[in-house]
Amino acid sequence: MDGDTLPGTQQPTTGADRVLLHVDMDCFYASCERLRDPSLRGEPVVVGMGYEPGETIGAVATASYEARAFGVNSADPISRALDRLPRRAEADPDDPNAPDPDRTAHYRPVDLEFYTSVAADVKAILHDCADVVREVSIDEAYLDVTDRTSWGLAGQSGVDEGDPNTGDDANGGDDGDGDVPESAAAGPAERRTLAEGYARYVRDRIEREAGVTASVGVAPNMSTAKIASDHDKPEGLVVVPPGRVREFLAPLPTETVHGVGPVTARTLAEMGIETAGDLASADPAALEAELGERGRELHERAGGEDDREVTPTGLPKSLSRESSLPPTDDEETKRERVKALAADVARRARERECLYRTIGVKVVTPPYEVHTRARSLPGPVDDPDLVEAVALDLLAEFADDRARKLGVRVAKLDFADSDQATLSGFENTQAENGTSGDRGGERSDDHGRDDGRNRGDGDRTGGRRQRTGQASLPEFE
DNA sequence: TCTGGGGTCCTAGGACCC
DNA sequence: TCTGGGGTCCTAGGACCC
Repeated sequence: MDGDTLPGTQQPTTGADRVLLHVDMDCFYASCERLRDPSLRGEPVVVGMGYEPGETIGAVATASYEARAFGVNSADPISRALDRLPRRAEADPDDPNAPDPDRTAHYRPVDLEFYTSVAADVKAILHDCADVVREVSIDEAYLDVTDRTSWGLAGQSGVDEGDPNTGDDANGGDDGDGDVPESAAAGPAERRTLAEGYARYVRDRIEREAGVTASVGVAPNMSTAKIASDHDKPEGLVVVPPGRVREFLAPLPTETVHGVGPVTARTLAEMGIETAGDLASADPAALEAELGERGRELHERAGGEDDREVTPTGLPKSLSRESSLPPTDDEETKRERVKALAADVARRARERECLYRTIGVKVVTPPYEVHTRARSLPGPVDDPDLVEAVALDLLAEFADDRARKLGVRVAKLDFADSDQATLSGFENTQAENGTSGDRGGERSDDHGRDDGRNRGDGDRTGGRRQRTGQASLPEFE
């Protein structure tokens, strides 16, 4: 349904006429590999994480649509992907036992650095196209473009764009400098919205300037825009005007609603709720009884109600590293792995000039039981040795357990003006809070109350949180 | 489906305080 | 000695997302 604008009536309610875009890159990692190596175009491409060329371990991070046609999907083990789609390199026309080249794929390991550089090009375009951009992940973002376009119908003011009959307009309006695309073929008064034209402009700019394709959803709220972008991949453009939201959502399965995963979908199914429409018309109290507060939220989302504002991406809340290993109960092996992970997390935290107050480990035991342990410190620190020491200490509880995966995490991050001066022990460290060795007696707490509920923009409140420098923590050293 | 790595948010219970 | 209610912080686990 490319470009399928459902003409709707404007709603007077404030906020209901917002124009939000959700931009979702199409099999992004695979697209990046093709950008770098054009010979991969049109070929099945599988990008594996934890995968080394020639090996069979790891998981599928992204499969191109050609590979998906063979049943290879995200998160599949590489070994299974190889069963369905052997490596192209193994195709040998002279060997009758070799795989048919038409049933093979190109495998590549994840190269995050390269993908990040491509993503930076895309993000630059997005920021040029919108005042507020929330980057959700490397390949996904929300844009609030209410100030740049509207739900008004195109054509009435002579502003139109694209050929109504071909979803992918050939002309592309390559003047590239206006906010609103130029009229190309001002056809009959098609009932297209200006918002659609603007979304098309954003989508086409990404393809033209960054060399990778995206799907775009347009709607008056975030959750609907998100669903819309996924509705017609790849290279989709799905527009859901105000007033058409409920009817658009109604037939979709509950799992298309953001926040409904396999577990919740099953719970809902047991209640006889199969579609977003069912969910929207279900009794909110019953949903809350079954799912808690989330139940009400999902009910609203499914009904197309979502008044969340698009806010800029905030700072991270935690940093972690984890890695799988052949299941082992050898203590030294586990300790060595944890040390390496700890060093890596600490290094990343330092790179980002961020202090942390909680250090934790994760231990996954076969078959797949996840255990976490964490310890909070009296004050924020940047101390790799301490990360290692605490992580090893927390790991000790699992000394006798087999582990198939180990992780290290730091949280309660503190980016506050990171005056690294205090890290070198300058100034106000000990002296005034002479009780530095006393665990409970920390901080007279004149701040610490601020991290409350102002999500989204609350970080950075005030450059004046006086830091006491790193607390000294005798009990951990 | 036997499971990679990086995240977010929520819940529930316990400790502790007033 | 038993008993309230309200609040915060902490930890562990779970569901979910990309």
